[in-house]
Amino acid sequence: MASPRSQPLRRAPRNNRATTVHLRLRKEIVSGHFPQGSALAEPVLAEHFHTSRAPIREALIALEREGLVTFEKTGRTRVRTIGAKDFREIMEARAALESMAAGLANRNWTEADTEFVTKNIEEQTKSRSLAELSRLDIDLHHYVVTCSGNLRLLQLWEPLRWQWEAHLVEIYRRQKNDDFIPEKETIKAHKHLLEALANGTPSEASEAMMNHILFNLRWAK
Amino acid sequence: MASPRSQPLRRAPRNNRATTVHLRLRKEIVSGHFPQGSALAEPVLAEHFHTSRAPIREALIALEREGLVTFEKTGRTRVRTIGAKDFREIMEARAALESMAAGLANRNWTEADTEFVTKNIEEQTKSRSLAELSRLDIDLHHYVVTCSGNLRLLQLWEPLRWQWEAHLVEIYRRQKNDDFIPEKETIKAHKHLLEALANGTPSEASEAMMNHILFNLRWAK
DNA sequence: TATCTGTAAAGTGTCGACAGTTTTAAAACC
DNA sequence: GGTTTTAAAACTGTCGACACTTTACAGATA
Repeated sequence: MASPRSQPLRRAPRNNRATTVHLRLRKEIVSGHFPQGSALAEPVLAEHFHTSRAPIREALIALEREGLVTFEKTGRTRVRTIGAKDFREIMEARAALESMAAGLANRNWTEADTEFVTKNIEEQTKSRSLAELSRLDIDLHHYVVTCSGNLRLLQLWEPLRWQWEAHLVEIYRRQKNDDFIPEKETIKAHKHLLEALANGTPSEASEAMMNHILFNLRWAK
Repeated sequence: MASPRSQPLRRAPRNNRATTVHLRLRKEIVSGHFPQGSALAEPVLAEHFHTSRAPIREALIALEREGLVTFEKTGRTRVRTIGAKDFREIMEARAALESMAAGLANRNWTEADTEFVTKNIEEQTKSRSLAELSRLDIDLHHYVVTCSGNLRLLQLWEPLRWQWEAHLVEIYRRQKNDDFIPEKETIKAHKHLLEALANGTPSEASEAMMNHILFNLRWAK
């Protein structure tokens, strides 16, 4: 994924063990290595990551604020369970942030951006599994948020992204996708979005994004 | 402020020293006790709060994720400086979240909600300082986000609230408000918003909120 | 006076320890 | 067999310690 916007101007993160553990633990959670609801005991994790409890604690606090784990009143940590209600909340929050981002992205949209998104959508049409399509989908949405140029939008969006991914991995677990066919509607929505972005019509881009994301809730209770 | 929605269903926070320090330190930052850019050394804070460094570190990590402090690459912590560009970002992100929240708030809007907001706006007309008006303003917006019923919207919004407050306190510092008169436009916008919320027209409420917040950027570069 | 330099002070990252609490599991009891 | 009691194991919250790094400052130099 050679994205023309791969590195926006963000502060260099601290380079310590806690950060390493944070990133690794997050990856393990969103990839389903730790099932939802499972306990995360500090001494166990400390051994797992060959370190002491201090960096583990720091990582857990960061993950809690990302919405991936929860602390019980007793201080015990568990992988957060993301249910149907949570999914609705995530999608609504995403719709809010991303529709704003799409509107702002027009400020500094370039040819290279159009090219990147076009290529991404092309790959979507060729995708052969839900996991592959999802990865492309997330990349695309991440890209648009980045293009907004608003770092806070991106920082607020990221936790939603991880929660969304953690939820997806649960879906994969249940669903057999032997005969997977990419949803036409999703791809159509992405094309419509790209059109609005490329043509420089902010309100249209914003609305396209809003409808596209909220469409996921069409059958929700 | 006896709000009918004062306590939504949120998890009980951990009851430990780190949480206490987090809340107290946050209050001291947004009230201007620690000026923007000032250094926050762990041993100094530990003495200030009569505790060891461990709870201080936890609190600082939480504050960093709230956007109130920043870590330098060396690990040193400073109170974050919020400039004009940051203010724009905050307002854009607020507009995104709060306009969505206003649209959702119609789902479960009650008479009591109308009453609360009406009273709040009334007090705004009588406010005699920028600080007082701001407090009412923040209360009102917080209330609407709460009414959305979407806990994630609230959790994403809160960091923006603290950054917004931290920025306001800098404004107070510079501005003499001897002859303060509440801005008519703000109050008019709030009344318009209330109308849309009370009448149950989500898209109108959403739009009113969006315009109201982005109006603050009218003279921004 | 202004700039460089080396040393002392202060700060961060990580660790192990310990008290107090919660959970687990075994033992006792009905 | 099923429930209560009790003891052991595990976990969290907090602390102080230490190595290493960065900063501050006094003194030397020009």
